Amino acid sequence: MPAVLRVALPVPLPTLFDYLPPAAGEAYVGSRVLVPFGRGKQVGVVVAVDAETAVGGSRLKQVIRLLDEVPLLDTELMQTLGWAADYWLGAPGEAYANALPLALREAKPPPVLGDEYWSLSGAGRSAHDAGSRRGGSQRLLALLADGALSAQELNERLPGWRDAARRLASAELLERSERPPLDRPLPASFAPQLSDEQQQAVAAVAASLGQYQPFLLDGVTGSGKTEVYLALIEQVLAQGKQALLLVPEIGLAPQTVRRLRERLGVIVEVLHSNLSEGDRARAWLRARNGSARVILGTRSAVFTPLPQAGLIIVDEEHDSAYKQQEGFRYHARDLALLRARALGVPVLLGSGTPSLESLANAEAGRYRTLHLRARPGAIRPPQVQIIDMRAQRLEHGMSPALLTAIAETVARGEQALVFRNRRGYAPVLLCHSCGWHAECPRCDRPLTLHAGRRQLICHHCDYRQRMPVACPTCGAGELKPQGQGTERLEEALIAQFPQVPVLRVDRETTRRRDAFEQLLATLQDDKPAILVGTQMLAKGHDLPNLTLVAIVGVDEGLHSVDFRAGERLAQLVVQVAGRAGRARKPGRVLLQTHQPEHLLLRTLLAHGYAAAARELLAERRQILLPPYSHQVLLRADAPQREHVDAFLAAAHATLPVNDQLQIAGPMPAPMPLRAGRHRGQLLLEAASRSTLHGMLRSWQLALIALPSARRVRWSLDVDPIDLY
DNA sequence: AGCACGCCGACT
DNA sequence: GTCGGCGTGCTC
Repeated sequence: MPAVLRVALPVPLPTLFDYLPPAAGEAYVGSRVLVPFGRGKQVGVVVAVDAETAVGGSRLKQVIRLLDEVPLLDTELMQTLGWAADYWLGAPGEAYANALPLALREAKPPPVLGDEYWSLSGAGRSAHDAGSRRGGSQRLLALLADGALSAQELNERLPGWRDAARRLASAELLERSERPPLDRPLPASFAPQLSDEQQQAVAAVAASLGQYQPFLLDGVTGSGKTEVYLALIEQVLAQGKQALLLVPEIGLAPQTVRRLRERLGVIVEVLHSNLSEGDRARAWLRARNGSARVILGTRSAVFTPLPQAGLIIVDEEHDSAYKQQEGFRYHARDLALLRARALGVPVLLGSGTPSLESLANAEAGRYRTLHLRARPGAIRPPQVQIIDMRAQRLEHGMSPALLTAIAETVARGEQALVFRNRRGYAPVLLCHSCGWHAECPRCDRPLTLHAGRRQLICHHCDYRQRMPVACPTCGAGELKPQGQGTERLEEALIAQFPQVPVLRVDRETTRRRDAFEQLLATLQDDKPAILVGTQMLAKGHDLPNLTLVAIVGVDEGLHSVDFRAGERLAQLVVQVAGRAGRARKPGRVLLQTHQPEHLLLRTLLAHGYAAAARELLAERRQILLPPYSHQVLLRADAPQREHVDAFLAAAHATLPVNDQLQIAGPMPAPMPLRAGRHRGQLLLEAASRSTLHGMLRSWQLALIALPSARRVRWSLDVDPIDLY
């Protein structure tokens, strides 16, 4: 048997591939190689050298070329990726593909690490002086008129500048250049005085620097978590180490980057999926060579190399955006813990509404909990009050008490937020005369009426049709919208408060890149206004003049089939409520419901999130649901139901007999039909993780070999976070 | 996944 | 007579 290199290739196959070593150079674990694969070429990562191969000698091919003389991926990252691929049942090659920016998965020399600068050309200066351009181009010319700026600075000062830059560069008005990265420190601003609780939290984590220790930083919105992060990152930087800060979505990033940079006086590398591939690769490589000290990023940034790691922070750790929902289904929070352990650094999970998983870990003593209860600057926590909707005369879904509260708020010159987690005008369009309602032909679910666009839209598959004028079944012109979406609430509020600006914030109104930012900027003024919107309003963004939050109809979340619905509802209510009274004015929260006696709502409002979470956890423990059991979900879908059923039945039959293993199904998915595909699933549960994991790889291989698997689309999800 | 091979239906 | 549908098999 010849000694071979074992290589991970970016294909969704459960195997690694063996190659003969290249003619020149020595490959190491973590080096990239260019190899022949099928009839083409692929870039792969060496996972083992001097491996013994079981592949017949004549089938072995030779590595075409070695791409890295020094391994691109260090030992820690290689081990973590291997472990992660194994745990989440990913194809090994896909785990590596997720970790590397696209530009580093090509057989090209890596991008130059200099900073990208843009400046005006002679013609550009004339164009600026003449004022011949408009819009983004004009703003970009104006910004550069005072001298060259780096791409990073432009990202912060003119979001979406690249389109304008491309246009102006092709007209030779702009010039692009590379300069070596800035090494001198930027001016740093002074840290504010920390509260006692903040100081204690900082001291506790600081005492663990240099060793693995998970912390759960439990602090409500506005309690000052960010200042704790900043103080800790400051200490990490002072030790010459790197800090990685994960955030759930990049919408929050521009202001966070600015805040970090201003406070810490260092360049903050940003890593997220909206970045150009060149920028992504540059940021990744700077982290790799240690020149990036602070790295801020979303889910995939958890794969950033950290040769001088000092601290990992996961902000809003409960957020489901940390779980990748297709392909390699990893969880960035769990991976952050794993990396912190391998790197020997503390990991800080921050949230005002921690996940039940993290609370259970804290309870079991695996994490240390740090509390931030006070809201510095705020007078007192917002008052929460339930409005019983039963037997009320409703004005488009809003009770008189709620409308009165809004009227009082705007009369004081303050702002109100009306939260409704449903886009569109109405979730159902019903014929009053025959009972027909508009339904998606591909999902069997009601279509949502979007009155402004005169369309019926399926929120599950984006099927659209024109709004009918008469009932297609009985011909009557009696079509009545049932229920309220944000669009309808907006209309009702405009009618009710014609003198106050009403701003709707949802996917529809914030489609444009910077629309949301602009909208929020108008609210910084101390003028009265009413905001109507969905989830998007639940996060980030200080609105100092917002003093009333009205939550309209979250009842859907109270009787969902998903056992996590209660947890999600509690998190959402608390996060939305946290928007009120963030500055010096006291806030008020109204929760309108048909079920004022519901235990979860009552506990949540009377005793807060921690108490509600304790009750939810007790329930989970009693009926042995996660985190007190472990789940793996096999999902399948196909255009024909029989194919799904046949595959799941065969998959079930392939399972080993094991009385430690509970099997639910095969059963239809909560949405049995979606976008024209029939969906089913099989759920595996076990009290012990090792019981479950012991059989998963071999089961996966058995599934791949099933003939019925070829007629469906299927996936295995380890620790699924929703049962959809 | 991507890509070939291979065997049956409606068209220039 | 051919173009092309997607079932099947393979990638070191």
